[in-house]
Amino acid sequence: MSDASATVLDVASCSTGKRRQIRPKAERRQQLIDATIRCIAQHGLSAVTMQMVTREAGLSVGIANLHFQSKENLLRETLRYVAEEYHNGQIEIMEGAAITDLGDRLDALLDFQLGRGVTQRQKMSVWFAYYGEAGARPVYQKIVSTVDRLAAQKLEALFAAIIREGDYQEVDPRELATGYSALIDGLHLGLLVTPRELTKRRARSVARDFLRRAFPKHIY
Amino acid sequence: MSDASATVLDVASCSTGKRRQIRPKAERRQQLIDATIRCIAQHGLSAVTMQMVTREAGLSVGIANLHFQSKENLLRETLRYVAEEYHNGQIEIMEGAAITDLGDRLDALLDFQLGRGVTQRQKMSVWFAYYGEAGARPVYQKIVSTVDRLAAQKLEALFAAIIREGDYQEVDPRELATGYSALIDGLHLGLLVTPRELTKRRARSVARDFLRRAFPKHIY
DNA sequence: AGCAAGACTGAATGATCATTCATTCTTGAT
DNA sequence: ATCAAGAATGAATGATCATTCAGTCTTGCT
Repeated sequence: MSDASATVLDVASCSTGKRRQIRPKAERRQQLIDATIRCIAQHGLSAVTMQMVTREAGLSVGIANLHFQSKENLLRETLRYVAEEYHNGQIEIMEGAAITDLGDRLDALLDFQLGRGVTQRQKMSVWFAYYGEAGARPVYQKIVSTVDRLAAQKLEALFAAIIREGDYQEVDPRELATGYSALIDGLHLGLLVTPRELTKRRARSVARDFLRRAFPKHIY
Repeated sequence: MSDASATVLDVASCSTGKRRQIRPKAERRQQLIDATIRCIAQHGLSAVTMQMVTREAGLSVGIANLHFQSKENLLRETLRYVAEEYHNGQIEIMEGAAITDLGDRLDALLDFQLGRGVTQRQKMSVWFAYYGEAGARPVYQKIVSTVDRLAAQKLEALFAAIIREGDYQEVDPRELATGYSALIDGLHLGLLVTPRELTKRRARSVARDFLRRAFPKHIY
């Protein structure tokens, strides 16, 4: 840690030649949130400091409190950002008019959930770092569950439509949606904690198996 | 925080009347690990302090370093304890000679995984607190994956035996075991983060559905 | 060009924390 | 009863951290 702090400001100042930059509020906020994500992924939520985040962003220590008032608030907004990014992505796929075939829609959803964007270690680390604290912090629980609820409803609706279309017997859309969501969460966890034993390819295959057993006429 | 520290030593000293207790090493270690679990569950891993843990255990600050050398080490041993407790429980069920029917064995496993002992908020909180840090801490990854591997193998073997017995076609035991484990992890997560939307009863039902779809002759 | 608004900086502050260790206390052997 | 071994204590230490704020710099307006 200490040896790295000697060559600090190079990233941000090299290109601009050390000149102080003034940027719009929204841009600075996003810059700090991005830096926070990288710091959490690399060092873990419990090791993140304000000095670390602002250095990562190439800014001074004071700026974080200027834009976020407190560390607490920066962390909260970072969680909100990651949670919304993930859930907006899902909802876009489930609501989007571009895909009409229900099987294709399911495929697209799975691709998104276990594809490049989401399963980047960075995002997963942040995701589970907050889950880990959620048991003790109602604020985090609320952010996640608020954002989660809509996605869960959309998924249930999609499953219900598929069940109707395929005339599948004895399949409860709500129950199945809960199971599928839990499966995806569990696979993300496996990818994060035991990457040696679970590859991305295998995770996709496992999730696809789950869907195929439920909706054999729609998958494959 | 500051107002609580005024009335501190009452819990430990009331019963014994303030007398200093000398106890065997193993007992003190366990006492501290138990206190650590409670502290993580209540305050979150990132908020746990040595003062907090030793106060919760009704002991002085110095004692933690006497028995564990460092906070780092105490946290590591706490994770090891929780991980081993969970996985030993699973393995006992999968290896135990008490149950001969494979369907019953599967039932017992599910009961253990989503039953009282494991899904206590305390244990789940600790579990995911460490998962959250695992992305940044290879030590935690190693502890979990070492302990996990054996349980995964046993589960795969159990599934393989069931597939043989039921003559199920087109079911890969390894793939299914990965899926089932991920599903259970995901359900634990749901129970922790969104307890309002996922009850223990529903979690069991979802897991049972998964198994029934794969092994219809063995479940129900 | 000159100026006001406010974005940005980073040394300074005070609080909190892990760790240490001189001291006190308990136990069991003699 | 006495004592040595070592378990337990908690005030003290030094390090680290979030937050502050007096001062600097940039920008856009006049």
